[in-house]
Amino acid sequence: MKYAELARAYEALEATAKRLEMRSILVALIGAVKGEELGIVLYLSQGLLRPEYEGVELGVAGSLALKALARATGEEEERLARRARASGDLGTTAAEVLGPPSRRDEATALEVPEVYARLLEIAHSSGAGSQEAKIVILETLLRRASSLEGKYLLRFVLGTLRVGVREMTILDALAEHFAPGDKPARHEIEAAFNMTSDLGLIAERLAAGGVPALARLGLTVGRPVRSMLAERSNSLSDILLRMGGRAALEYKYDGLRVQAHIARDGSVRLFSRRLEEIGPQFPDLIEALASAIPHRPAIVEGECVPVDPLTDELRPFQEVSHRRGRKRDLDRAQEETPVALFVFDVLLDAGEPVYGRPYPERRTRLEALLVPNERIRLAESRVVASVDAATRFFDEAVAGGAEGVMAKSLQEGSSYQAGARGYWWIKYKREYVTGLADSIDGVIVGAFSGRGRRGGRFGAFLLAVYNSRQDRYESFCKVGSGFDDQALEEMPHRLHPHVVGERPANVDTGLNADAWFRPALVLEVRGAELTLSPIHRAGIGRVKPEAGLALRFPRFTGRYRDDKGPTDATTTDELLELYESQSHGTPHGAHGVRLRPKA
DNA sequence: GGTGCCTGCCC
DNA sequence: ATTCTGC
DNA sequence: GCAGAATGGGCAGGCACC
Repeated sequence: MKYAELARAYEALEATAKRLEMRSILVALIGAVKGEELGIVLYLSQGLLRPEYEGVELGVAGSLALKALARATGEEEERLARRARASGDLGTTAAEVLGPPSRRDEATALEVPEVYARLLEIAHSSGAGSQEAKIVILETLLRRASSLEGKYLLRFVLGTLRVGVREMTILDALAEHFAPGDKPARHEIEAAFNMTSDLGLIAERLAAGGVPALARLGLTVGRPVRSMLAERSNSLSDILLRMGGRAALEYKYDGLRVQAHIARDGSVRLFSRRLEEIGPQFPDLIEALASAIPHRPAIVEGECVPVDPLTDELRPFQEVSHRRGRKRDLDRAQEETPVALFVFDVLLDAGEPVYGRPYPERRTRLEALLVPNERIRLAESRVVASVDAATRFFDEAVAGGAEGVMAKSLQEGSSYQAGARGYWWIKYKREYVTGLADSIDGVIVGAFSGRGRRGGRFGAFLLAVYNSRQDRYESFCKVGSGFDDQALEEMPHRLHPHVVGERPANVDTGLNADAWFRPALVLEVRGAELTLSPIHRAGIGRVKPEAGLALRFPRFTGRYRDDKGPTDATTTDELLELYESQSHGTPHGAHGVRLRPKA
């Protein structure tokens, strides 16, 4: 297949928001692809080169792609960057500067397998000079690309194909193509994907032998299963109602999700939520798992959390981040940041697949199979049947250093639904509940150009607190979540009177905004907690040298504080108090004080 | 050898 | 991670 | 309610550059 044909399909997909129409376009595309190319087309359409768990990375994104486009077109890099900021999409900008498709003739037209091979080449190049090599490959592709091809080539590289299609839509289309109208077949295809996490493999099998060829793609030790995910709720009574009046609650630990595969011979592989192999970072867990799980093979899932070696208290998420992805000084990291795995589910028990069993049975089996040790423990759990009991357990969880609780359905259909976010699991955190949550009034000092559907307007804003002692404004977060289309539309008008050409002298931040404002407009934001920051400057040096404070998971509450001037915003001192009132010294999370700045 | 930018992946 | 939008 | 696409803080590694 010509890459141009794939690009035309993307163009058609992008032009509609109707899901059924998208599916039809994909079905037509699947029908037009040669069987042996289908896998490649599906990987590319997912924004991947290989199944996610293989971790094949391009190592090229916005910055290098810009360089490649500049070279391919002879345009100035800075000029292209400005245009891309304005349009919110380097792909669109590329389409404009690449010009009409007449630039290339049929003889050199890009074929999908060739594009794929070139992209793989980019991914595989490493070492000194590799950035140059990657740019050259991309540049060469772009020189041969029509404007439409260039648009999607660049979007692929940027990781935002933005055509309204992801895994679920592709699965729908595969089902519609290979087994039209056959609901069980649709289910079977999705199940095979959830077990293998590899659309290319699914496509290959389907092309070779149709749906029956998927039959033997079951649970395999060493091949990660797509994680089951949870929905959210902001009320325990709502959760109980949905779950039929009774539910199991578990501590929701703030750490890394880990899927552990323990082979018959006791060898262990660990996978992250996005199925990256993370075993090398946690040799302590691997060793502890081999002894904690004597009956093998087995697959269990848990949360990897930093723990205080002396007091056994749970430590902040930031600490376990030091171990994620680490390749150097593994021994030292292991010593400095001990972790424990709080196991909460079992998918394979002594060779027997149990992921299809209801949750209560899996939990019972988990408790029977696990021989806990210092590193491997059971997640705290309790069955509750009233809001009172649920609230008590939630309070215990928070006092014990957890983020909140995870509610799990006890009902008949409560199997482990790989890959699914649904109401079988519901997370509940204190921060979800308005009135109990942290809220901060921040001053807008800068803004950033939006991308994609926020192209042509601001996509995020830089917020600061007021340092009343020095009469300065210190950044503590960007915020882009929580704005609906109308709010986003309004912002330029609200900000217009305060625009300045460069960063005001009384604004302190480590970030370079696309637009700057005199501190004037105040917004209410919420977040989960305050962290020590290398880039934000709120209270810099007051807790730790060189470190400011930042808000984790910031979002706009929808409340403009037009009643406040910039000096009435939350102050640096108040932010520091909030930070101190979090869990330091006392058990993590055991703060009776909530983050409530003055009204 | 140090530093800063970029990228990808955790949450 | 959270939030918003169109189907 | 689902699926997709916006957006956040912050970490480690890799590479370019000095």
